Amino acid sequence: MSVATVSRTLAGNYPVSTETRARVMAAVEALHYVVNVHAKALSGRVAGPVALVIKDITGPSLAHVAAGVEQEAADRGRLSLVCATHDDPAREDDLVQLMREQHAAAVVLVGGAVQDEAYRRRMAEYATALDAAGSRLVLVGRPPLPGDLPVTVVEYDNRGGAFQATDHLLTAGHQHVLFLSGAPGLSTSEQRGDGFRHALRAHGVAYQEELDLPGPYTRLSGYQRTKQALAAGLAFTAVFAGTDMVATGALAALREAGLDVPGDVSIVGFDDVPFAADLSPALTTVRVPYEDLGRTAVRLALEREERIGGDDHVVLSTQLVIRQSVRALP
Amino acid sequence: MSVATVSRTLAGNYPVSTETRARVMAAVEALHYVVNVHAKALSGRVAGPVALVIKDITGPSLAHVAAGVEQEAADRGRLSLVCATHDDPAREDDLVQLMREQHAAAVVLVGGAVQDEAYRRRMAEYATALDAAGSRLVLVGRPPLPGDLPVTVVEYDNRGGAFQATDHLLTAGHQHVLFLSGAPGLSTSEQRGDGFRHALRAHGVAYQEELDLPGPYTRLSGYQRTKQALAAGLAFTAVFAGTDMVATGALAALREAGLDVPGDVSIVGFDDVPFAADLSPALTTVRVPYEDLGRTAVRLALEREERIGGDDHVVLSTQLVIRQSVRALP
DNA sequence: ATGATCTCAGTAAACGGTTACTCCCTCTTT
DNA sequence: AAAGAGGGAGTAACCGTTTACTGAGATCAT
Repeated sequence: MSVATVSRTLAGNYPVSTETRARVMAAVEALHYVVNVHAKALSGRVAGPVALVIKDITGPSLAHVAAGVEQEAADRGRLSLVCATHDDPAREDDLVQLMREQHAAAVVLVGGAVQDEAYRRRMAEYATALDAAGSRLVLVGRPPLPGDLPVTVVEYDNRGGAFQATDHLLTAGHQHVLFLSGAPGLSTSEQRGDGFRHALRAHGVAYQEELDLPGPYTRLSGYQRTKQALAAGLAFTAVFAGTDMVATGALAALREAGLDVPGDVSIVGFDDVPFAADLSPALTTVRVPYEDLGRTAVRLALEREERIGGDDHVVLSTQLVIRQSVRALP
Repeated sequence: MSVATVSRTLAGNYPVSTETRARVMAAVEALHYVVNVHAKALSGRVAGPVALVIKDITGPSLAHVAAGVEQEAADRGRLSLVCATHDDPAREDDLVQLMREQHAAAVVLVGGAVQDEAYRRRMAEYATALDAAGSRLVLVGRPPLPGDLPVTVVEYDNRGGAFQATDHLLTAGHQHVLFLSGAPGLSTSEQRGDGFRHALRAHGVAYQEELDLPGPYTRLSGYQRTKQALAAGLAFTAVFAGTDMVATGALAALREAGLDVPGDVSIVGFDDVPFAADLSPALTTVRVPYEDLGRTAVRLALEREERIGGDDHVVLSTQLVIRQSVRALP
């Protein structure tokens, strides 16, 4: 019994007599044999894994992207590698290099990013380096790159979501909306800010710069910025928080100040994290299809690899989820 | 310039002249060369990845285990594979097989499990199969297996946590505690139930079976079971929820029934998920060191592989976090 | 000057599979 | 009965690295 026979028996792509097959199977069973992926990858082709590169896996929304990626990858017979960068570009560089070595089918980068020149240069490099290695760079939740690069981009409608959220507040009669925006330069910040200002214009409400407080998308920052706004005596009857985490912090600050939500102040978030409905009041927010984002990213990359085509740029829509944190002004 | 020279230059473990090194580096640069892990793994040794096998990545607590695993693995130069089973044993079988093929250094199985005979048989098989492939099975959040198997177990103190939680309620004067326990047979359920009953005994309070409502650890189930308890007219002044998700559901049901928490009913959860502090009232709960669980799992498995030793069984402690959801009875 | 030593590059044998190619044996077909 | 067909097994090349071994030239000691 030669190795070739064993290989063919296990692959099942070549005629093998029933008796031989049985003997092979018995041996496999007895020896607890499993093929060596590395050896297999060296000769016959092996489906490369999908890599997910993310700032931090524990974020309630990012975890859903991860789940989407994992599911779609698993459905297509791929393994998922997940790596956290903790926002360290050097680590990101290392990971991209690693993924080339690993022959990953797709490298999915998730999360907003500051769109400066350095960033664009890095991404361009990643895209071409990965492409040369037969891998595909996928950007999720970030705008496309300028120029003609081998990249797949899966975005969601930040601008539209922010517009809807703001419109909802303005329609309820709120004229002074505290906008807890994101870090300046961050793509999601900018886009949500755009949507916010667009809605103001559409309603003929002036944009008040002093009501636009930028900061990181964290609970703590939401809390601090709201406290600060209150302390500064800013006049507002509603808050549009850049994310649900920020909204959560704002909620805590408002409550501490003895203000009722939505009685005294209305609030809208962004993301629709799982516990948004469990806050009190249940948070009105913009749903982002996080899981879909992950699935789509993998689907597009793999379809392209399998030459079925596959788009290079998709924008998923967001949707306002109305709960109890907004009340109309009399 | 032979391949050997290139290999040695890149490895840096053999004398290479400065001039040759420069030529090699230039070529590497120009061709965007990266080593092929598969080929490397076939000859020289390569550090195997760590595999995380989990029911579902999106759970707020499980995501932290994943983060812990990823971090510890990354710190030790390993890649992390994450796979969801969605509670399908067949999928789990496949994954263990896959991980043997992948030469994973460790396979970490996370989450409580129903400890029946079939389960024990499966785990015993996984343990020996992985061990034979040079891989280590690590069970996280589950009790050890009977017999002498090659397994590493990282548990946390469910019993002690449940004891503390219950003790806290009883000390506050609550005599009738609705216990929203977990699915019967599930290891975490059983252990938390043990701790609960132990605390009752310690306080000389009778265990009332009708106040022990088992069910899945989901928000929906917590909501339904609480509603049902209320509808049945059960007398209780406090709720001990098996998990924070269950507590969240219970909170919603109590609020709907017009009951104030903690004014009318006190409540304690289990897990200390990130948003527990943001519920109103902020949830008193038992903190489980999820991230540590993940880190420890990887650490033990890899230390053992590197022959530094490494324990085979560790129990991490839990801790009651007192917030605002419990009030003492007058 | 000559052998010993050292430095550094090349050769070739693994590593564990897959697969094109070869070849033998049996079963048909005429 | 001889030739052809086809099933089923073995042989060997190849995938991309690493590394023990070989050996050529330079340097050094005697």
